[in-house]
Amino acid sequence: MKHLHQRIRDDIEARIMSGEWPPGHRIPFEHELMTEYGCSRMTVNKVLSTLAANGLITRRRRAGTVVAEPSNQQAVLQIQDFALEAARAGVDYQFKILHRAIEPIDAAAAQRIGLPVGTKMLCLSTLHVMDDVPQAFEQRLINLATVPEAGDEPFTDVPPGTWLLRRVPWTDAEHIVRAVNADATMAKRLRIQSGAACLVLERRTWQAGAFVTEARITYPGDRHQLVGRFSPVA
Amino acid sequence: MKHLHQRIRDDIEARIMSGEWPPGHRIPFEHELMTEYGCSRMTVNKVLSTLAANGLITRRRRAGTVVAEPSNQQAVLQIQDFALEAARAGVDYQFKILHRAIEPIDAAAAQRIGLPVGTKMLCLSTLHVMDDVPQAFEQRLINLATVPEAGDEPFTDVPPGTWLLRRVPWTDAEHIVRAVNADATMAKRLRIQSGAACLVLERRTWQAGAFVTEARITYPGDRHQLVGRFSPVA
DNA sequence: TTCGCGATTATGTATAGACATTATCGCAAC
DNA sequence: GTTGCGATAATGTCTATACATAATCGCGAA
Repeated sequence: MKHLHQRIRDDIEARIMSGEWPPGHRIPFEHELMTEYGCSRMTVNKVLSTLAANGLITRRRRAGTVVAEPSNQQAVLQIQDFALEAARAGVDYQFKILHRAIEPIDAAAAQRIGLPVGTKMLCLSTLHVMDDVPQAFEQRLINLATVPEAGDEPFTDVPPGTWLLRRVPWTDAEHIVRAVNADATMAKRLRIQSGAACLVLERRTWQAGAFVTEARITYPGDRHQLVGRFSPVA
Repeated sequence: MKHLHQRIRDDIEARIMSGEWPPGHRIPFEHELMTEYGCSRMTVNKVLSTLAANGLITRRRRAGTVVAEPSNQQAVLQIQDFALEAARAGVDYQFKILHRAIEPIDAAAAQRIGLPVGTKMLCLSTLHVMDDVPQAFEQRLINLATVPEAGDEPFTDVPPGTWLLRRVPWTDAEHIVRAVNADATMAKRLRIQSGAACLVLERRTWQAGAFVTEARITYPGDRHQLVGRFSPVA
């Protein structure tokens, strides 16, 4: 049995992300949650305070607690969960697996991720679509040595990025952001002009030194931008 | 009198920021802080948990609490010091001020930075060159109300970004990264093909709520990428 | 010396209760 | 109807205590 704190938190987050509790929805009062989960108010309070600090909910004395409006400012490197963003923005989200194979990696990939040439990886190509408009094309390698259960996962309901994030907490990550001109194939996939500027985000993650996954996500430059807001202190 | 929670937090943050407690320094145990501030352990615990969640400190059972190594997202965004990069790579670095003026901001800029239309700003356009190859074009606004001494600075030896970083420590920053196709003017400046993909990094910084500067830096997409490596807050 | 294991200790989680703070609601007076 | 104000209800902060968990320390045995 998990800790109660985590269970309550997961519960509430799930309800918000699934859209069951849309932005503006009033969350049960602390004393209600306290009864529902059979715990003290301090425990509920701490969970809600944490969620509020993370910007997922808004709390006001006497008025109660409501699901926060989706902020347009997300941390640069946390956004890749399209399903979540879409649910909160209230648009339709779909993804299509265009290609799936288990293949040995080539020399270039081996170099990038620091593993021997020929190591077997699950290779996936995914297209992310919101309201019938392609939003991103994702090429992903998953290390079956680190995440063997990925081989049996059909990825029909949950996109690979989200699935991995839930399953394997990473300890180190490397990001590369660059701009490229779309070639004919990419232009067709993303339904943009050939040659249009695209933002490419490459992300490699490790767990305790073991390579987990590499994702190369291509966004249409005119449809996407990465936004981040930082405070060095507080 | 402030709340104890805030007071303890401010105290600890101040000691960390001032360098009195450098990274790796062991923070007093909860029971010590509890005595020092005359409060219960729960209060101290909540403060430390919050600071840990923000990545300022690292906590381990039995071992205690230490000031965290600075390893945050800044990596991604700190690469803008060309002079330093050039020195490390052993290449020649130069920059040219192409344009300099004190002008009132237009409506679009006012909207972006949240100041009234017509506020006077120092506007600079700079070209960064390495080994005679243009590496980036920078458009910058500097708020003379916050940094009046910028008006008298010739920026002959030190580029504006570096100068500001040394002079005005920022407390909040906002970043936007996107990809655009170079127009004819930009192509000529950066000596690239018209239409080539460029990476645009926009960065706005504030100091204690007061707007400091906005920089829009355009890199040739094939010559530059932003790289970051980091570990999560745990 | 080195290894293993138990004691110790600092943090992690949770409880029940108390009082503070602040919007909001509803009633009463205008 | 509108205004003012007190009662009410929700979150904010804090205490004192308890037990769980995990990592380190130190001691004794191989």
